[in-house]
Amino acid sequence: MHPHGQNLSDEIYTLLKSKILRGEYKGGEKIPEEHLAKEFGVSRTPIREAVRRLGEYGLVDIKPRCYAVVSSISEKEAADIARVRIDLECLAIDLITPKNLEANLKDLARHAAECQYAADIDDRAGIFIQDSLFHLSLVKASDNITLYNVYERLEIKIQQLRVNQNLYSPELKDYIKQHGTIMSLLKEGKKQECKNLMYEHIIHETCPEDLKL
Amino acid sequence: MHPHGQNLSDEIYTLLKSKILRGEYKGGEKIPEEHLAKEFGVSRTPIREAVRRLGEYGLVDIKPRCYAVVSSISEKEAADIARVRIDLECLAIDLITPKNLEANLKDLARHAAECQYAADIDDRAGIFIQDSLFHLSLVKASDNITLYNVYERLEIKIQQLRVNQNLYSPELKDYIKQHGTIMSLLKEGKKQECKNLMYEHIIHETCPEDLKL
DNA sequence: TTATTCCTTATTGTATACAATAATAAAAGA
DNA sequence: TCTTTTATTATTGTATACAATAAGGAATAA
Repeated sequence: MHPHGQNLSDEIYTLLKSKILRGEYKGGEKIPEEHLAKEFGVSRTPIREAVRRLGEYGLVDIKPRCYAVVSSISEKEAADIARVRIDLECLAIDLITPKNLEANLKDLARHAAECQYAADIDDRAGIFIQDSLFHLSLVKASDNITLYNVYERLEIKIQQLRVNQNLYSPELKDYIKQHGTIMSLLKEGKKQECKNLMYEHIIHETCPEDLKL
Repeated sequence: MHPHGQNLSDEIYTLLKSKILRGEYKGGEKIPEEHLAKEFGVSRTPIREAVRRLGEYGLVDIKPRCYAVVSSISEKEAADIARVRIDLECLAIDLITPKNLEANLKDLARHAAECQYAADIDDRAGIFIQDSLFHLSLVKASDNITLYNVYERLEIKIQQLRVNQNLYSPELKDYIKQHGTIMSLLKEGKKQECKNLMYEHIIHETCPEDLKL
């Protein structure tokens, strides 16, 4: 294994997380430490640390002294996640000052553009990645580190949701276009309008069709 | 060491957390694994797991390959925490249904009463503990597991804030009385009024006097 | 066949040893 | 004296060994 991080635990964590978020390990699947250790060619120690960290993020469920399984997301939990997500992003919109918007506009615009590009070439994984980065940048622009930390954790579950429930629809491309409108409304300081749009935007991005909030 | 949990890691985690939240280990203090291992009479392994978990909760800062220190909270971060807290609790108020309120009212009333009692006998630690439990119960009544998880994490930082900044004032006793009003407003379904009161309540509970949000 | 007990295996939990790195102190050079 | 280099120590990172527990299956009794 070629080390390109600071330590093995961090590497394994990143690797394992991406494997779960790509659906390579599926919900409910057992992931014994020994097995992963052999697969990644390291000892159980860094594996164990990575798995436990993923446990903190809710990506794996750890049954003490038994085993760890990749977590699943129920419909109810999916709706719960979407509801909290809306609230946090709306708080971010409220907190964004013109100055902080200015400082983050370049990032926002770049991710919006790259998300659009991914949609144009029908790169589904790319859409989700760039969309995530757009929304993370928006929250970052709030300049509230606690809000960012909280949102960052939630974002991981949102990614898992997207993979698990295969949240891709043809209409998604239309909703991606809303990123531009969101930026415009932010620039014009029309916060209430922006929040209303965000509500609609997130519902369509995050929720299974028939889900009611 | 008398084991009374499932495993040592969890025990050490709980113990270390409470020591930090009681101010026994102060912000900025180095906590070498070996040192803690001797203090608790166990090997480095469970210590290490506990410390890394506390790192995920933001109670310790881990400098890779160097050392871990108990984290400190800046004034800016304190304000950030309070702002997010207000938002999350107001979301909880919005989500509480009459049915779920009913199911959690006994807990709410009990913690409110015990908080009041702690104030009467001037038990400062008790006030904070029961107050925390009151607010956690309120969030739990929202029946949104994601909201609860997110809030639970934040709550740990709130406790740290209270210890670090010694957030105790004579007026606190007055604000504790608001718990009763909050419950009444919830029962009457006066959500907007309840949220307004919660805003004021949290500001006075969580913020250093001169802090502006 | 169905339940129950026992044994085997799989898996985690903890301690320990050693390597790698960073912090600290001491020594050398200017 | 002050800076730079070198050596020493403190601390983390990783591998490994073994104990403790849980899971699964085979043997036994009904």
